[in-house]
Amino acid sequence: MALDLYQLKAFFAVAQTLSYTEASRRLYLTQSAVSHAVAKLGRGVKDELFTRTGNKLALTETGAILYKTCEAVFYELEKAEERIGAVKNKNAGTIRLGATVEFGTTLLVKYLKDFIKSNPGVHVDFQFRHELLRPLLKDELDIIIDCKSHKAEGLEKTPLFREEYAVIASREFVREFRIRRPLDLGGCGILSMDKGGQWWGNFLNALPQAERPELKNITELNHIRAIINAAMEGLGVGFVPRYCVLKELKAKTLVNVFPQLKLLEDNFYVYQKVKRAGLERHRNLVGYLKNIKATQLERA
Amino acid sequence: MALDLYQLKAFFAVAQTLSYTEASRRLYLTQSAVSHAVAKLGRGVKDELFTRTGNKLALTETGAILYKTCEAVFYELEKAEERIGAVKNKNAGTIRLGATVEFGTTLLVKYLKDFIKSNPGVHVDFQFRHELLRPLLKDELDIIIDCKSHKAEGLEKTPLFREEYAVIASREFVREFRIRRPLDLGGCGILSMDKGGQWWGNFLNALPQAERPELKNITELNHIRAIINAAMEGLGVGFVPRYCVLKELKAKTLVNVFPQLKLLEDNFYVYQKVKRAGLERHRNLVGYLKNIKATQLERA
DNA sequence: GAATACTATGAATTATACTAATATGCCGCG
DNA sequence: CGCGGCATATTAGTATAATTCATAGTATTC
Repeated sequence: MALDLYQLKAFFAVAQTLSYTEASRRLYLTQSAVSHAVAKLGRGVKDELFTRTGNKLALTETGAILYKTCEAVFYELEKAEERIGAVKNKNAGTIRLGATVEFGTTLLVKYLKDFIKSNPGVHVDFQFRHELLRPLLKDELDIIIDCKSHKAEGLEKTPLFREEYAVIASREFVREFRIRRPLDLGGCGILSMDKGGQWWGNFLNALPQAERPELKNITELNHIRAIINAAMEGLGVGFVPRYCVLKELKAKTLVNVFPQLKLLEDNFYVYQKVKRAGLERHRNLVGYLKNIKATQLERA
Repeated sequence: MALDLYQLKAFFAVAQTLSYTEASRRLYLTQSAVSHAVAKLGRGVKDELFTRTGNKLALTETGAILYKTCEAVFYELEKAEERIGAVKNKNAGTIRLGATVEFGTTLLVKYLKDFIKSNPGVHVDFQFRHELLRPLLKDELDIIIDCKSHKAEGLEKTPLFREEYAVIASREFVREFRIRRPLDLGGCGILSMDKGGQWWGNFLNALPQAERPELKNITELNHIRAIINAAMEGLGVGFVPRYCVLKELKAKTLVNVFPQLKLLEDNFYVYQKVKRAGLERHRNLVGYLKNIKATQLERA
């Protein structure tokens, strides 16, 4: 039978992407090469590896066995490369780190400076997107930082810190509209990610029924940064994660409208595949991330 | 870095045998090919894999890391091949089974007939030698059956059954020399594996001090079968594992000289490497062997 | 039904694994 | 010391396999 590593690599990429073309891109090969390799592997085990219904690929039973084997084998090889690299203090591997756009672009890159400095062998690539779970499951990302609570087979979930939300506006705006209590929001401009009210719902639910304002004049902006900038321009009040506006609050270009109010708190989590959690660079990074405290974030 | 399977195979064989020439034999390649492969692997990881003091090879730190990786990777690949073979009910792998010469040639081959029949995909190769542990550790054997109690790192030890010893001789011999009690052995021919008395020591130690004969006329034969045949020819009394002479005792060509005596009992054990114990064919075979009972052996 | 996207196949090309022949180095032996 | 025997490294040539290019086949979409 004599399983071949090149063929398994090709097969694995196809199995992950369920596409020969996509797999070939990932492997920096031609589609033809991938097709040849998988075909040869199939001849080797004397069985089909994929079934196709229409043009959708799916693994056969034999294919599923090989998939699990690939996971294990490539994991072992990666661990070896990592350890060998560590011995020589370089080339200890790459981490493709995913995070939400806002958190990633503002705080994460700054906060990780120390980690990157103290792990010179480890290379970190960043991908800031809104969809993180699927790329992780498809092995396009190694580790993701997300504030959504996912549950998926074979996923390791490590809680990080709580994110607090804040109602923000420019000082002038607060003065002009005399905003003192939540109920005052009924009469002024509201900046929101959505028109429906889901976004501010999190804020409203934290209030007693009697104190909930009816939000009328809602402006939709599909990006947190846009909301912040709009708020600074005096276009309305926004409801955003506090870590996004730490600088602005400090510089007084924005104010925390209800500083005394205990608002919604969401948790940030780190996710990675259990089957790859043993990699040293993964353990190191997650360990480092776990030490992030809200206070440290504010200093950043 | 890109670890290559061909290179790892070559490296692994060299690491196991600590010899390029021996490794090349095992891989059915030329010594040159193995040298090339290992050299290339070394270039790949940018480090030496072996140190040589005089002409003795030893693993470097990096080599040791790769060795462990090889164990894991090839184990995974073997499991995959086994499972894929099992799906199609054939080619489920090979077991190189080692056992002591006497036990192997007489009982084991017969007893395993059923196992081989009911596991048509599994191919069993036999190696009957006196030295079993070292070949197992060097991966020249997969499973061994031995009556010695070994202790080695990473070895799984499964007790099988107890072997009983018996003092045997031809009926005519017993009559001629009037052998009734152990003390009577002082005056007749003794067949032994060694001249020193180690062999019969096991028998003597089972007796009270006063009943121990002084063995004088010892004939050395370096093979159990030779002792049995000599005993049948009336050349003396032998001291052999009972399972070796079950047929002869039944056919009355030999008699159990002291049937009432409780003699030394040794245990038979199955050994295999822990790191390979997860193979299905291994589990199946060991499970089968564990069901061997002394009574079944006698029927055989 | 034409256009598009994806996959399979065959021949040509390129890369590389393997061998044969040979050189080098290490050990033991007189 | 010098020699033969043994094990490993090196070099150059060959054989094998991997990759590509060009192309044909097969769904899917509009």
